[in-house]
Amino acid sequence: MDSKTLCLAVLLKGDASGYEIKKALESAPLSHFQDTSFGSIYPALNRLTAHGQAVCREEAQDKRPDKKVYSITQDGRRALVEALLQPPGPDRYRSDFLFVLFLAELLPAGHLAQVVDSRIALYDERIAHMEACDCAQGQAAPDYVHGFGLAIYRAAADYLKRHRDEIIAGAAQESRRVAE
Amino acid sequence: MDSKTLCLAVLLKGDASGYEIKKALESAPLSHFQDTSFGSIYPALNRLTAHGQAVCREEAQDKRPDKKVYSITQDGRRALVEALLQPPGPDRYRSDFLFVLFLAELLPAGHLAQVVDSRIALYDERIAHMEACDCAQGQAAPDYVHGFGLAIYRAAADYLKRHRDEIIAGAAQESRRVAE
DNA sequence: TCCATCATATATCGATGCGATATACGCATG
DNA sequence: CATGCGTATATCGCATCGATATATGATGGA
Repeated sequence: MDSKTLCLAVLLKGDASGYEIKKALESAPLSHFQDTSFGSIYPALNRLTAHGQAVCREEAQDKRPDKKVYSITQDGRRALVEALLQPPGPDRYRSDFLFVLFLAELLPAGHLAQVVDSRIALYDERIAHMEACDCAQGQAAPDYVHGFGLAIYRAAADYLKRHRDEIIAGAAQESRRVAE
Repeated sequence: MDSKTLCLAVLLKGDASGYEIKKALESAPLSHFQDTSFGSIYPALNRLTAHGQAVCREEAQDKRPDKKVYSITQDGRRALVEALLQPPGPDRYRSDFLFVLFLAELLPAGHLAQVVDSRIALYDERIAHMEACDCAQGQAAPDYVHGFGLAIYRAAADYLKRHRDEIIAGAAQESRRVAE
């Protein structure tokens, strides 16, 4: 989803500065499926302001840079709903890890095992974090986003664990074949 | 993974033009986890050529634009392996669908049901396509990438199907609450 | 105590990437 | 006989990513 819409979604829940929007996007269950950087947020807020979809007021702070606090406008609410009504494009799963796995035969012996094991650890860590996170407040929509994320990570971790040994053995065999 | 590395990976399996590289990236099991456009591939090939990681020869064709066929060089092979040895960053799952689900309460009644059902259909279609695809030639690395993708899509479809009714009922209830 | 690092807060820069578009021709389908 | 699709190249504008600059207070370890 584009940065403007992401910002509007955060502002809908309450006024916020660019910095606070970034934090909000990092903490929500949504953080696993959407992401932005300051390099996207600040220009997006400017565009939003220019188009009347948000307004900005500056709050002076003691010994800190001024805080620019943004609020969503009625026009912004309209734009957000309009964006939500567009048929969402397909999910996109980007994985450099799987690219490495795909070309495993090019790697020195042992390297793949280390990469696979690190990845399993990474998935497990993510899962533990999500299970610990106390996001289930009822039957609201955010809980399902959270549940979806958990289901995906568990499937990924499970698949890798079930095939770990074969993958590593297969790559070792393949490396020998290529070397000949 | 950056476009240059993606191009090198394709060129490793054989010489190819920009157009053929695009097709190769679309057809491999990898296509679900990596993706590029012409707007990335052609500049990447130019950079590759400039840095001596690929060479280009022009092939005249009858009644067609000339074909620029690229080959990987020894330097290119080195660069590819070097890229593969970098610790891969975390997977990134981008989903506009989950963003819509997250903000379900803003949608008109009935819209969410339609979006969820479309998404289930989309996942099922992808799964059917991947199951039909005759990618399993043995125990090679690409098979595991294929298997990983299938596992993820199955988990996604399964989660959505199991929670479909709750999600839709919950959103309807939430909409009423917000409307009050 | 001092130095490093982190958290708060804004913002920009260059490189990269995405999606649409332009050009050009043959072939098939309706 | 026209419309669109497949082959083939390439570029344009805009969005985005990751790093960096600037400034200050708080925290914490050597």
